[in-house]
Formats: sequence, C-alpha cells, structure tokens
Amino acid sequence: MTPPSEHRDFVRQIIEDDNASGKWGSRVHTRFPPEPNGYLHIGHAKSICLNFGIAKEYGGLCNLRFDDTNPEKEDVEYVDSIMEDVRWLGFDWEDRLFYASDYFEQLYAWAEKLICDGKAYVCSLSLEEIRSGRGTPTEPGANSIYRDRSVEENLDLFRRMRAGEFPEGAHVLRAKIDMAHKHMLLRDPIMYRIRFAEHHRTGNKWCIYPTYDYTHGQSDSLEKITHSICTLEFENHRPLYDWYCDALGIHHPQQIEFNRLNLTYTMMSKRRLLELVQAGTVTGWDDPRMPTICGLRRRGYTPEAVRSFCASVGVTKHNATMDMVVLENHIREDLNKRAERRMAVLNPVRVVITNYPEGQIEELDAINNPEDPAAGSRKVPFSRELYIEAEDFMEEPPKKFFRLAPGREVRLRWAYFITCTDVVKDASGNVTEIRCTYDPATRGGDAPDGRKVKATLHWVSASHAVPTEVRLYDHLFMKEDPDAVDDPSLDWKSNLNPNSLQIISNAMLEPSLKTAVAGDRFQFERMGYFCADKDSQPGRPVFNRTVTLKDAWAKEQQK
RNA sequence: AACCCGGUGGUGUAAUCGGUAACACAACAGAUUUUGGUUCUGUUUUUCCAGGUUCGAGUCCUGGCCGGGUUACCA
Repeated sequence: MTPPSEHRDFVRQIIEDDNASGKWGSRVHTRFPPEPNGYLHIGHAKSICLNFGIAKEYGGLCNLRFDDTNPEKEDVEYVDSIMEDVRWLGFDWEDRLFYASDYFEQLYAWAEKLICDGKAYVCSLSLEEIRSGRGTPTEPGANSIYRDRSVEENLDLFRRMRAGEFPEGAHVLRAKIDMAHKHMLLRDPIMYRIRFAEHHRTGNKWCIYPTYDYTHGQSDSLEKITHSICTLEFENHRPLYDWYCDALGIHHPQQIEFNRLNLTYTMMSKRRLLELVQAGTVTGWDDPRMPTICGLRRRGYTPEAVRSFCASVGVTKHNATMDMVVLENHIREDLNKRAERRMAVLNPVRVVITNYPEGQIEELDAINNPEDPAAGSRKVPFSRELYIEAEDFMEEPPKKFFRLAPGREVRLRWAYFITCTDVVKDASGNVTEIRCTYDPATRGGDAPDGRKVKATLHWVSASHAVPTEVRLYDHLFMKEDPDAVDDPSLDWKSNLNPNSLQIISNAMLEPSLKTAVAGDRFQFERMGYFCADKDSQPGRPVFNRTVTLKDAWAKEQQK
C-alpha cells in the first residue's frame, strides 16, 4: 500500500543522529511500558510497532515493562492479555520482561536519599489542602506548612508510613521543588501516597506506593533505556522526569514524544472502553466491535495488517485522526492475497432451475484464490434447487442494476448461465422463489459461443447448504467523532451505533465451510472477509464479518 | 490570563544547508475482469493570516489567529 520510502519519521531521525554522533555509543534501547489496567488497543499497537520496530531496525533492544504503580486499578488479567497481544502482534521481549513494582525497593531508597538531600519532605496536608495550595496556572501556589520539616523528622515519618503506622491520606511524600513554578507539575509533586491495597505482584508487602511520575523516569533509567518514546501528553512531564534523574544523579534517557493514534468512528480511551464492557454495551474487551487488539483479532484482523497499518499512520508531533477506511484497506489488502474464497449466501432466496434434472448433483471445480494459484481448487455441489442472495434479484431493475431480473441471463460462479423465466410470490407480494432455466453448454461458467453476461452471482445448493449464524459489524459509533454532540445534555454514549451488530441467523454456507474452526479466515465472494468465531461449534461455525469488499453497486445506489 | 506543543489537499504524511509543493487513501472518470472484488490508467483538490529578509520562503525573522495538552494522593 505505502511504497517503500527513504523517509524516516522524526523519532528515527533523532535516533540516527544520535547513532551518528555516538551519543549513546550507538546503543538503541527502547521499551513499551503499559499500565496493566485494561486491554491494549490499536493505539497501543502503534506504540508497540514503533518501540519494538525501532529496536529491530537499529540493532537494539526493546523491553516490555508494566508500569504497575496503582494497585487499585491493576490486575493480572490485564498483564496476561497484554503479553498475549504483544506476542500476537509478532514482537518478542525475550528475557526483558520487567515490572515497575520490581523497583519499589530501589525507588524507596532513592526517596530516602532525596529526603536526606533536602529534596523531599513528608506533607501532612489533606488532599483538598494540597490541591488548593497548588495555586492555579496564573497564580503561584503556597508552601506547605510541613515543607521545612527536618531531615530526621521526614525520615522518621516516611519510615513509619512504610511501616503502616498511618491511615491512608494522613501523609504523602512530596518533592521539594518550587511552589511558584510556572509548570504546575513542578509545584512539589507527590512522590508517595499511603494505600492499604493488595498489589497484584507485591501482595501486601507495601502500603505506600510511588506515583507514576516518581516511577516512570527512574524505571527507564534503571533499564538503561536510551530513547524513552511516549505520547504527546507526557511532554509536560518531561521536566519532572529530568528533575528526578538529575537530583538522583542517575542515567538520563532521552524522552521523545509522538502523537497518539486516533481513529474515526471509535475511541481509544481505556476508561471509556472499560465502561462499555462493564455496562454490557459490548460483550467484552474482545468484542469484534472494540478497537482493542483482541477485538480486532476476533474480528479477523491479521497481525500483518495491523502492523502495516501502524507503519503507515505517520509519527509526528501534532494530533491527527486516521480515517477508519485506511485500517480497513490494510486488512483487505492482506486478506485479498491470503484468504481462500468461498460462497455463502447471507440473505437467501430460493432458485429452481426448471430444466435441470431432478435429483442430479454435479461436483463443480471452484478456484480457491485467483490471487494465489498455489491455493488450488475445490469441488462445489450444484443441483436443481439453489439459494442466491435476495439482493441479487430485482423484478423491476433500475438502469444500472446488472444482476438477475425477469428475462435476464447471468452467470452462477463456477457453474452455469441461468435465465430468469418466472417469479413466485406470496400473498403479500414477497418473492419466495425465482424460476430459471440453465444452459448446459455453459458448464463451468463459460459460453462456447462467446456471449457475455453482465453479472456473476454466488450461490449455494439448497440441499447441501450449511445453515449458520453470521455476525455483521458496523462502526461502534455513528459519528466520526464520538464526542460530537449537538445537545449539551448528551455525551459520547448517545453516539453509540445501535446497529453496530447485526446477527444473521440463517445464512447458507457452501458445504466445505462446515469444518471451519475458530480463527479461520475466508473471503465470502462478493460479500467480504469473514472469520470463524470462538463461538463456533463442530459442524456449525459462526462467522464474523471482518470487513466488506469494496462495493461499487452500493456506492451507485447511494447517489 | 500561565506554561508546553502544534498548524501543508477531504484525511494521513513528504519536501533533511532556502531552489519545480509530492506520495498514499478518499472522491470522480475510464480500461480489464467468471467477485460491481482485484489490477491498471487518468482527473480534481494543498502550504492558517499579515508583514519582513531574499533573485527565490512550506522552510528563516516579527506579530497575530486557530487547535491540542497541563491545573489527579491516575497512568
């Protein structure tokens, strides 16, 4: 899709410049540092591809590190899913799996050092007092009355905080920087808070937990990271990370901020995605409508498509929103080459070939993938009664409708030319049966006399068809920007698409599809790419539509 | 109002000492096609504004304007 280019994004340019100048001794070491408080989404995939991709391209290393400093929101369920998703994407952290919680002891020792250096103090103000004392962006904050406690008192209190002698909220440890600083973050930020919470890894060993800001930079430092690549919203935090590294006199990685990925018709907020899961709006984190990696996987996306999409999105310093169709084009491009074709009728209507012998069955050859000769061919049974797509017939066709209509001849894929001779309708006028004749000379789909038809339809032999459930997905949200609401009393949830899932309970599959197992991907000819769901039963696969094919007729109809 | 960061077709990006604004997607038109798919060809559309420096500015300077982030004991 995107041709190979000499272009390097600004992050890679920085790395190449550093390698050229020998800044890090030509060492490149990155990391992907998720918090295990939710499932990874396509936005994380961009970050994973960037960090692991850069390490690979420049002969460096990339760590996986869990930034697990908030025990109240984190869980091993998330840790496990994150590892699974990173692996599925095709990346390997080898023996470099780390947890910020592994550094708690070191972080604590460093906190004592900052206390001893007069650079941190125990503050006993309440949450509200700290907040109000911080000032506003335009007004300086006020020094805490505890700011000038002695080193001895600070050390004593901090050790007793760790020992569990104080209730939550009684004290915090703050860095002593500058309450009048222009950066709000540098107005004596919190380093430690008391939390009697069980941590998913350290259990009840700790009742004080370091904040992210006090942890993140030092974790990178401990791992000897050279380039700490993160998203734009951490730009404001860089001076604070710098302050900690400098105050501690430790290895100081270079932080580089890039723009996070946004996609139309969906959202990347872990908080909101969790809300959808908890409210039952979706069936879970892996609901195929979710932008999560596991959701995309279940939807039928391949790691290759996700990676090529991530490689194409662009790494810059300004906010951007990618069009969902770009993601969809990447999976189409991948699956077009790889997915075998099958025939499946989603909205069946019966066709009777009146001049075809009753009881006769022919096994016809069907090519599995015209894009890949190595995929070979299969047999498809043909008989007197078939199903075709209801949308492929119109009794009174408009100008540009090329498909079946009374008196018109079309081709059945890999089978015969048929001509519609009659239409049977029920009392309310619905078409219940279409009667056709076939031309035996066109077996396989070619007319020896060279005559042409304007349409080729997919079909399934009625007596051989495998009835099953197919799930069709549409955008999670009706608007490109889920936050766009006209009525101020409404929020993003009002933009949820009520038709994001359409369940078809009686789709008809060609018999070869009967043995499909979860994860199998096919192109249902003319309908789209589909992936067998984990809800499949032996002999009765359930399919998710990954994405439709491009549809020139649908576009024509919208005019 | 403060601080930080940004503004290039509809969207995402490129233009690396200042030298013809280009690529992909989308849109539109056509060709090919046993998928109205794929593939191929063509067309439309671009430097936030105003000054300045210069033979020459998307790029440098000044001043505006607009957008995002920050004001958690979240990350």
